Amino acid sequence: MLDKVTKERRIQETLRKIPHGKVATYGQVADLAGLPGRARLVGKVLRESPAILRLPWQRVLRSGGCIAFEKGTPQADKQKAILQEEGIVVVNYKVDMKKFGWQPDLSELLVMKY
DNA sequence: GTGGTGACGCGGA
DNA sequence: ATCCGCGCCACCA
Repeated sequence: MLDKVTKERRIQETLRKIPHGKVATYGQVADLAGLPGRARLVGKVLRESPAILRLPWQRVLRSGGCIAFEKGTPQADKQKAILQEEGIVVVNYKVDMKKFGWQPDLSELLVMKY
């Protein structure tokens, strides 16, 4: 079984690969990190990782493309603002995953050989 | 050990 | 749309 630190590392590594101008979902990150069904863990890691790591937390959305934070909260508005600065269209705290959803290609995934 | 709580996800009513 | 239950699992009371 993977230890806590390894799971955390895999998730952080996956997060780093989300390209500018694209977004991913918690579940997608978990899957790519080799941790299917562990979307909640992604949120936990994102919440606890030190800012110094510069993880693209703003590019992670719930399935369906909506911002995880409650509408109107400073965190949700901040995330919306950053995403828009990155060229992503955010309508009512939601993003069109068909247009902005990250779809990693084989080469990107192969580099992640754990 | 039991139960509640999450930056979650999905299906059903 | 909204509410609920369940799966998931680390943490804490």
